[in-house]
Order: sequence, then C-alpha cells, then structure tokens
Amino acid sequence: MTDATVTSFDRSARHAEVSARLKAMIIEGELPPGARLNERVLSEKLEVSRTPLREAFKMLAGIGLVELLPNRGAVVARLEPEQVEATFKVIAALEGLAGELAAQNVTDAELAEIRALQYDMLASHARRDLPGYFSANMQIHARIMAAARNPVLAETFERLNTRVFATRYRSNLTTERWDQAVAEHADMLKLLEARNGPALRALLETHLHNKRRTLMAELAARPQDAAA
Amino acid sequence: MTDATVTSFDRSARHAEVSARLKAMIIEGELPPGARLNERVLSEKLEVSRTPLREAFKMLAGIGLVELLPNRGAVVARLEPEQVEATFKVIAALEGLAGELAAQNVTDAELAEIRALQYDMLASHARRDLPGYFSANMQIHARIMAAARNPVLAETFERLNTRVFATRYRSNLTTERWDQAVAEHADMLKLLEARNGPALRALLETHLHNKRRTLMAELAARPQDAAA
DNA sequence: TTCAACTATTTTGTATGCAATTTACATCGG
DNA sequence: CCGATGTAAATTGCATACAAAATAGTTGAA
Repeated sequence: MTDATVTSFDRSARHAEVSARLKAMIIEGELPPGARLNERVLSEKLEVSRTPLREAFKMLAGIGLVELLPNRGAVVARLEPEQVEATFKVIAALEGLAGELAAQNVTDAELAEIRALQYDMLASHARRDLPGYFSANMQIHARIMAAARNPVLAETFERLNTRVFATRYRSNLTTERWDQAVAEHADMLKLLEARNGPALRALLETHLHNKRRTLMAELAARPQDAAA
Repeated sequence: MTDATVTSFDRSARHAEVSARLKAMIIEGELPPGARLNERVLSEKLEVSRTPLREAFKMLAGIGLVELLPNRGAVVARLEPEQVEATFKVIAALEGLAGELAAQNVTDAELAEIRALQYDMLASHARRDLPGYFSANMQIHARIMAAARNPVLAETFERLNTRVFATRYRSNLTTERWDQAVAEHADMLKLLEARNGPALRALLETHLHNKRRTLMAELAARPQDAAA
C-alpha cells in the first residue's frame, strides 16, 4: 500500500490511511478481537498523532470493527459465536439478493471471468490448497456481488464480511464439506449462466447456511472466535 | 432527546452527543443532502470544539450519513434516486429476513403489541392521518425487526433505513397505494400469527417492492430526493 | 496476609494553535 | 464584458497542551 513513513506530505489522508492500516491489522489478526487500542502506543507505531488516530477509531466504530468504551478508549470488536451466527444469516440474505440481481445483470465477460475463477478454485481444491481455494472462492463471491450492480448492497455486504473475514476465510474444512461447497459452486455457475435469478438466490442462501452451520460447529468445538 | 445545553459536564459523550444531534438534524432535513458541514459554524452552534465535531463526522461517515471530501470537509450524503432504489432493494431483503426470523421467534406478547399497533394504523388510515399512519407503520416494522432476535440484522437495517428515512416516511401516498399497503399489513399480521416464516418473508418483500416502486415514481415526478 | 483507602501514573477526551490546502476575490489583460 | 492570474481570507487537517477520568501502585490497619 502507501508507505507511512515520516516524510508524509499527504496531508489529506492521514485518518483514512490510519483507518485502512488498522482495518488490515484487525483482519490479519494482528489486533485480535477484544484488544485494547492504546492511543499512545498506536500513534507511535503508526507515526501519527492521536488526533487522526482517534478519528480512525471513530470511522472503524461506524463500520462495526471497533467498539468505543466511554472514557476507556476503543477495543477491537469482539465476535461472539452468536454474533457470527447472526452475521451469517444476514450475509446469506445479502448474497442471495446479489445472486438474484447478478443473474439479471451479469455480462458475458463477467461470466467468463467467474468461470475462470471457478477453474482456479477447482485446481486449488484438487491440490488441497486451502488458502488458494479460499482466495478463488472469495473472488467468485465478490464478482457475483459486483455483477449485482447495487453499490448499497456491495457496501453493506463488505461491512459485514469484513467482520467475519477471519472466521469465514481462515476456517478449516472437512473433506466432505469442502467437496460439497465445490459442488454448490458448480451449480451456482450453472444457474448464473442460465440467468435463473430466483434459483441462484435460493442456492446461495443454502450454500451460506451450510457454511454457517459448519462454522458454528467449528466454533463450538474450539471456542476461540477468530484465527490468530 | 438529550438537552445539549452549555452545562454539559459530560466529558465522556461529547462526540457521541454531537453525532446524535447531527444525525437528528440530517434526518429532520435541517441539514439537507449535499449540505456542507462547516466545522466552525457547527462547533459554534453545537457549542463544542472542532475536535469532537470532527470525530462525529467520522462516525457518521462510517454509517454512511456523511461523505468526507479530502481537504474539503464533510457534506451530508447525497441520495440520488438510483441510490434510493438500490437501498430499498437491500431493505426489502433485510426486512424479509426479519419477517422470516420473527415468525420463528415472536412471543405472544409481541404479537399482541403488533396487533394493537395494527389497529392504531387502521385508525390513522381511517382518519387520513398520514403522519400517524407512518408512525404506527414504522413501529410495526420495528417490532417485527425486534422479534427477529438478530442484532446484526437490526443494526444493518437501522443503518440503511436512517439514510432513506425522510424519503420513506415523508412521502405522499395515493389512496389506492395507501389502501393496498394497509391490506398488505393485515396479511402480514395474519402470517405472523400463523408463524408462517417463508410466506411472511415473501409478502414483506413484495410489500417493500411496491413501496419502492411508488417512491421511485414519486421521485421521478418531483426530482428532489428528500423532504425539507 | 488481605483488604481498603490514598496517591501517583497512565490514559482518555477536549480545546487550541499552526501549517497546508482550498476558496473567494480583486486586479489585469484581452 | 469575459476570462485569467495573483493575492487574501477562510477552511481543513494535524500536532500539541491541558483537564478529567481510569488504572496501577503503595501504604496502612485489621
């Protein structure tokens, strides 16, 4: 990204830059859920004063990544299993809608790209390359979201997906579940090619409900919410 | 709400207080879409320094009520008709999900309250009392949302509903559309009482799609987005 | 030892000051 | 009259300073 060195003659984007870096640190797990965000420590680490840092906290609080505790600063938002479950229910509805709209609006070029990503995903699956699989998987979902042509939907999804990012894309998968997910994706592509919006919507919802159930079972097994 | 007089020895909640007041001013239309948020002017008006004011801007930017223009301050988020349409599509999906979950989780006490609000709404409808109608209507939707028992869903809905609040609840209604909406609400109550989640979901979605179409037609007729 | 009260330190929250950018405005040339 | 150029004012963005609150640490008594 941009380098936040001392020679920052980028007067305009300090708080945005800090916000982006904090967001990345949270998603990466460098700042785990519940971690206190000490202003002095972070301002030294990020080499900015407390003012833009605090502004970044407020922005992240607005998108739900950070919780503000009156007179006690900010902490990375905790993610209890119930919240993960609640979030996934909403994400399922949002991605379902995205699928329905994408079926109406997707271009042939976008379809070709999604098809290519589908093959990437199959390759990763065949190699048992979980990070590669998640990467292709994530991109497919993102392409469908983009094809929906609804910025509000995309933004709303982004916001929720960011929160559960670590949980969603750093989880484990049993062979069965993995195979099932790949099969579901194959069906998704078929329905998208057929421009069958309602069916794609239904499939995406069950796809995500399956994912949710898998995750909840995993969280029940190992109580920590997010990967480190 | 809270009175923001000069004697505010409430060190903890300045930015939150300012944020709430700005939010109210935006919803009321006192700060219309596109209005520049001048820091000096607002800090004098709200009697706080620029620091908590700027932090409030960032919070409101996080929830999408305010846009930040680098080096050019903040403006109340504009709401183009396309955005209204996009937002309503998402709201329809969210409220549909809320209906489905509410059908699973609603208590008899909540149902009784919704039934009472339904009669309030009928009364306002009979009197041709549009503000009273919108008030009861809004509360019914809020009760259904609460009965869904999904805080993430509620928060996500709140966020989007706030943006289109003026458009949604200060619009005009033709007699036909008004009668239709009332009838749809009667069906909604029946389905909720029957705990028929999928049907309630479908009905809520069509209810909101109808509302969306009405609004878009109105916006096309009179180009300004929000009521004053 | 343990708990409580008191004090010192740290941390947060707000106000203010200063530099950089943008905006408004006046002057000039065509 | 219109547009361009240069200057002054206003505005934003960041850093710092100070006050209030919370936390940590210490002392004392039971």
